[in-house]
Amino acid sequence: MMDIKFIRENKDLMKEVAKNKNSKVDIDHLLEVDETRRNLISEVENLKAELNKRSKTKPGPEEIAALKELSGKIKEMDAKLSDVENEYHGMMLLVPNIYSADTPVGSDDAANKEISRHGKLPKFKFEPKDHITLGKELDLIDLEAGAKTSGYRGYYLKNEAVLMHFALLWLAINKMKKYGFELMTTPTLLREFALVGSGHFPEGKDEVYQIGNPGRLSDGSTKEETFLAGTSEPALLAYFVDKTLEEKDLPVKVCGFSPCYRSEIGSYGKDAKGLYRIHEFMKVEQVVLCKNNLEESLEWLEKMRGIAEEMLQDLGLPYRVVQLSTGDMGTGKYKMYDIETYMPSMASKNFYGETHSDSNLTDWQARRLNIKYKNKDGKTELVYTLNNTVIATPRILIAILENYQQKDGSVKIPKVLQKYCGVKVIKKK
RNA sequence: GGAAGGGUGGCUGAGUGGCCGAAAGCGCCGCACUCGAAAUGCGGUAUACCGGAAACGGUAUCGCGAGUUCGAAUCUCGCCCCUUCCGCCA
Repeated sequence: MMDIKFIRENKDLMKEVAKNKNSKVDIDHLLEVDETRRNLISEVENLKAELNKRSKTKPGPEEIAALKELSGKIKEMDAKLSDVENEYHGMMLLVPNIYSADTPVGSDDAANKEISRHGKLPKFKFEPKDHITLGKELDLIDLEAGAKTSGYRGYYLKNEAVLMHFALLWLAINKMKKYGFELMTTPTLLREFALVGSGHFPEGKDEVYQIGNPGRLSDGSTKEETFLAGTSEPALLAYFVDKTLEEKDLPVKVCGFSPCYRSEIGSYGKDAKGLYRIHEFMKVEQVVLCKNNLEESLEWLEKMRGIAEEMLQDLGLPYRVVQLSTGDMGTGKYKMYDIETYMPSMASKNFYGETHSDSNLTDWQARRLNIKYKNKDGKTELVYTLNNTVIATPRILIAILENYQQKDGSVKIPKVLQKYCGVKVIKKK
């Protein structure tokens, strides 16, 4: 969420930001609603002040009649104000964050800017296979059985794929511990506020599975609905909701480990085959809360990117770093990188597939979640929040299988994973 | 799943319709006393929003939301959460 004062004072900028971020929000209209809202607040509060004053002590019968009328008027105006507030808050949730000066402006991923490439691409002296074929031949992935049991985009991992799946998570968790992050497993079932707070709602609501019974139960009661998290980021942030931290405790560095669920509604037919786009996976995620300081937050964006890059370097996987454009980066983001890992089968995507996503949200999430800290002068400020993937699996297995395949149809296991797996090469059974 | 009890400021805890944004104690901050400290005494100690240059004024907040009432921490309803007992269970 943006500061309404900032929006008022930077109307033209915000209109440009909204346009470049493909936002539907109408800044002019928002400011009109804001003005109506403030006028109504003044009026209602004046009436309430009068009512409070006259109700301090027991009024007589004729005074009660007068106050009844006043009270009725307040109720009427409160209802009107409540409508206006709802519209206002609904719009405020949609107002995008401003973006950094070096963010490429554009309406889609074609405008994204490649920052760098790393690692040597494998040179195959044979016709390389894709991960689906390798997975089948080496009895590592069963997509048919997955679809049969779970539906479209279901999968089973088997044998060494399972070992690598968990080895990757272990590697990631140990690395984050080494970097001083506090480790957490996070809830996967989330209340709505956590997803509104992270910015996944309201815009991304279709992407999230809803659980529970939001309708009426047989006994007439209702039950609060919950949602299946698509990442541990919302839960990691919600851990700090309504907290006021001390400046000395910043930065807060937390690392979440959780299953992730994504409905992928709206992407039918996209990346339809294999493990690239699936409904459930595992992820280790890094989140940092730092001071209300742009330079510092940008440094953290780079540091977190460095950790993710180190994961890929450890794994010996070639990758590239892309800076996302205004139209592709998401409403709340100030600056964002994707790391894309080389996957020979991803010819349609220039052979690179997104495996990590590194974002600086400045205070946009903190304002939604009311996460603050007391600075040295005793003043409370909103924290800045950042997040990045450490590892998401099994998607990364695509890169491993495809990059590490051998002429004889076997697949080598990356050296760093071998000690976790207890196996060096995956051969045909 | 059944039964009962509860949720009040940083903490403990009083308050069952107006004098309550809320007693008292603890903690914290300032001052006094002291060579200094402890003890003691005095004073201060929530957040958000609206208005204001500011001083300050107003409104809201006693788990959350709705309702009754001229007036709600207090009464009613829904939701959330916690505790205890029973049942079931990885």
